[in-house]
Order: sequence, then C-alpha cells, then structure tokens
Amino acid sequence: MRLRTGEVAKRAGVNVETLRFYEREGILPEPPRRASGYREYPPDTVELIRFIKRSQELGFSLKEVKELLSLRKVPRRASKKATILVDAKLAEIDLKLRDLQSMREALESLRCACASNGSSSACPIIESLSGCSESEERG
Amino acid sequence: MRLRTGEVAKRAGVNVETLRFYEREGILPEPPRRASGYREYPPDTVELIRFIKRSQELGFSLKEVKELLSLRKVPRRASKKATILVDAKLAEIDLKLRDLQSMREALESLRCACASNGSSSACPIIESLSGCSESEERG
DNA sequence: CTTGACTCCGTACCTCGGTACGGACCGTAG
DNA sequence: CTACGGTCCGTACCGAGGTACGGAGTCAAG
Repeated sequence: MRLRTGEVAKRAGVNVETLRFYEREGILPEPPRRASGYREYPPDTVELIRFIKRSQELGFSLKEVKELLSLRKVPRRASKKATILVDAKLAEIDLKLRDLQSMREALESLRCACASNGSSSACPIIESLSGCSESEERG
Repeated sequence: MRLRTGEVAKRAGVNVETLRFYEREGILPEPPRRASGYREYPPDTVELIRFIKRSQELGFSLKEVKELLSLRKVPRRASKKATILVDAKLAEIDLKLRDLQSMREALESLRCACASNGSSSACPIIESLSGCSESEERG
C-alpha cells in the first residue's frame, strides 16, 4: 500500500511541489521509485508531513524541524550529545509554553474587560509578552 | 523622555530599519516628529516591539499580530465582534498549547528512551503532532 | 491504442519579513 | 565652525519557504 505524490499531498493537505521541495531540502527522505521513476511513499509519510506543518505553526523553522526529526534515529546508545540537544529543545518549548500561556491569560482578561468597565490604559496583551526578565538575547 | 529610532531599536533588539518597516506596514503607529523630522517614540514602544517579536516566535504572522494588537483599543462597549475574534484567537492558542505540550512529552520520553532500552520503531515525536482528530482544515 | 489524469524534472517566479544602500540633513562635542 | 554619528527617505536587494510552468514520459479506463 504505497502512495504516490498526489495522494500523499492530498492526505497531508499540501501541494505536490512541496513534497519535492522537502525532499530537495533533505527534510523528507527520498522514497523508493518505480521503474518508471514514480515515487512510492510509505503511508506514514503523511504523518511526517503533518508533523512538519504543525511544527511550523508553533514557530519552528524547517531547519529546526529537521533537527527535531534527526532525533528520531539516534542509535539509542552513545546519544549523550543528542540528550543535550533534546534538553535545549525542551527549554525552548517551555519558554514558548510560558509565553503562550501568558498571552492566553491576557486575552482572557481582555475578554472580561468588556464586561467589567476599565479606564486603565495599560494593555494586558502587550504586558503579557513584553517581559525581559528571564531570557534576554534570544533573537 | 522620548526615544529616537536608534535607542528604541537597541533596547528592543531589532534593526532600525525594522521600525520603519513596521510603521509602513501599519503595525507600529506613526510616532510624533520633531521639527527636524526625527521620530520621537514613547518609551513603551520597546515593549510593543518585544511583543511583536515574541508573537512571531509563537508562530503568528505579522498580519495576525496586527489583529491581536487591534484588540487593545476596542471601545470597551459595542465590542461583541471583538469578543468573537478574541474567542477565535483563544481557540488557536489552546491548540498551539496542546500541540506544544504533546511535543514536549514526546521529547521527554525520547530523552528517557536512551536510558530504557527500546526496540520499537514507532517514533513518539512524529506521533505527538501528526494527529488529525480535532482540527482538520487548518492550513 | 487513444485519451486524460498523473508524474517526472529543471527553472522561474512569488510572498513574507526584513536588510542594505546612498545621498542629504540634523545635532552636538570639541 | 567642523567633525562625526544619527536620522531621514526611497529603492533595491536578500533568505526562507514554497508555487507555478512547460515539455516529456506513464498509466488506467474506455
């Protein structure tokens, strides 16, 4: 049950050209080919692409996604360096989680602000993400 | 205590040109000018820019950031439509939070997998974000 | 064995989010 | 008054992440 480009693209919700693009960029592994040259993808390629797309929505670049994916196939042993990389990613994710959470709270309070009157001018949204306490220098 | 472009840029950690770019795009409001034409920013512009930058790291486009920012100045009354927009954003954020959380868990378990042996080939990372249960059609 | 949809490949092009350039003007320390 | 750095503006360019095009080969249905 192998899939061709069109089918994979349709199921994953992306353009066929995108598959070729990812392959060129080394993000998607080169699939086996028929004699005719047609690509034949294993079905779980669809999940892989969805993962890529979601990661992008979370603010990761393709380069970072590639990194993330490379973690799949560490040799189980001798992966102390991998662990370090994982820890770095975890920290990054935790930061995103915190930021997202405080943006959420800000929006929530903004929603309520329509009910309660409010004459203050300080904006909770901006306050939520403008902090510079923990992590300066991350641009 | 108003700031000029260079100072704002330095404090916010962006290029001076970026300020002009944001202004052109209508993301940053046009600041007052001196007689000479020099921009004079209120100091909280720095927070605003930091907000923009962090939002981008969370996967929001400049267009979305603009939308988010527009929520600041709804007239407190008659903002039922704004509430709808806020709710949409909240849902979007919740989805990001869930995805991020499950990516986090996957990475965490991957980290442990180095200690425990594991002969399975299913990858927790991809599994974490490949789900299609709740929200098909979000590309 | 034709037709129409699908796939191949290379190359060109596109949007987004900036960055850089260059020539003129401003502001202030010496 | 002269430097020298900051700022002005318009325009050109850049990298990331795709997207489109066009000509040729493939494959399954009729």
